[in-house]
Amino acid sequence: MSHTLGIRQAQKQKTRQALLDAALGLLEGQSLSSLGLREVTRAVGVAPTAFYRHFRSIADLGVALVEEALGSLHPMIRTTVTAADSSDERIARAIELIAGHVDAYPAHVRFIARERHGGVQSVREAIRDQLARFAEEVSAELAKDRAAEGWSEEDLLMLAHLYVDQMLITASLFLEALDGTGEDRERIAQVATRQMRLISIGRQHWLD
Amino acid sequence: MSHTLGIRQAQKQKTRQALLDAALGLLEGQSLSSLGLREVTRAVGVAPTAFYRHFRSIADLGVALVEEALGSLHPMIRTTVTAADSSDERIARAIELIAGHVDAYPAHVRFIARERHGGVQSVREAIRDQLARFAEEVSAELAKDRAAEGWSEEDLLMLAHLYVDQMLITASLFLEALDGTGEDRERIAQVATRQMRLISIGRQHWLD
DNA sequence: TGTACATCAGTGAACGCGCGTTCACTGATGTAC
DNA sequence: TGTACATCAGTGAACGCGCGTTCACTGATGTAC
Repeated sequence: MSHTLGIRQAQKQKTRQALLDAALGLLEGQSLSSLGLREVTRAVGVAPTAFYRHFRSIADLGVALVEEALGSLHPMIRTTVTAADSSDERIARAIELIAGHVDAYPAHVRFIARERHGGVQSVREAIRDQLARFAEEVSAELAKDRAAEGWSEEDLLMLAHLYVDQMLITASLFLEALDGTGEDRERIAQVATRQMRLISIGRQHWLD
Repeated sequence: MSHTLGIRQAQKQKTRQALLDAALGLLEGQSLSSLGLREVTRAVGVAPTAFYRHFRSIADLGVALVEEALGSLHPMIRTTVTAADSSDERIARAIELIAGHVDAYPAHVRFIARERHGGVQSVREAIRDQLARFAEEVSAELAKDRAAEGWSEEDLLMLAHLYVDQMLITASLFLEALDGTGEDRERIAQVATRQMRLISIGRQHWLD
């Protein structure tokens, strides 16, 4: 038989998730360091004191949100990199993947872009650690490709970071398009595609 | 004779600058959307109400800080790009320029990195506009180089944005090194140099 | 199955505090004659 | 140069408000027998 959570545990999880969801929603319009505990509980419809049953502070909730948000970015980044090796069609598909992810999880993407350099140290560190892990995975993925023959591990990691950063930049540009500020999707996709292509060309001639 | 400000105007400018300086200092440890007006005036030693003689709101002060901070970044970016065309030595010099700028103006760099995707819309827009202007200037600079022969204006602008973004990423990594979090300077410089080199190689083979 | 006790997620009142903003003011600086 | 009035950067008291945190509590759920 499957392990079922008790009623109490299940309800607790539900409230915890409601707090995370409410916070993520509120963070569309402000940054974590100005988000109030009472604001979050008010949005959920519980007493302010209930917050402490789940998190020690807003910073603590922020770290939990990093896990959630980067959990959703994880498959996107992996798929994108696998898709983005060289040919123009594959690059175009990778860019489309990013655009699709931004459409599906705009709040998560915004949260990561905003708090990556935001005012809460523990959250910055959580994001940096997760992105470093991503870069390592991407670099392992790149190593499988025959195009990686002759590349040092160090250079693969350097390239992986370049890809990860480029994806985040592109994602946050798509986000601005979604908001109505910034350029339109077409234009962003076009520029991002060419930048990826240039990086791809650099990659192909790295060992010349 | 030179135009001298009246005593009253001069004193007003001094207070205004003190407010900007105090705010920039306080923003080392938090983000703009959580910075308080009273916090800033307290740090300067004036009454809270004096703030309104200079700015309508904290967001307004933030926009003024963007002008100041990017005024200082301006020469750095221009010099870096001019220096970063192709040879390894020139790239290394460009990276050193960035590191030096971060040492000289850490608070300005942090402010731009933090608020570029921060919680205050008018400030985000001010930064985006300024960076777009930079990218245009950089692209004009690139166009002068003989390596730009055959390049469309669009592709030059695409490359310029790639450079500008790459510089900001590198600058914010150097900042983390300065803080003691993140990697050390040597390591950051090494990776950034190779990424620049890869981009440079992509640039050289763009028209193949 | 039923009972008696333990656990603990969520409550609601209370606290002291700092916030942004208003307002009428003061007194040094500027200006007109 | 001196006088009379205007300007306006900075003051200080007052306001209502929402904040984070504490505390003793309630009552549904869990557990032992």
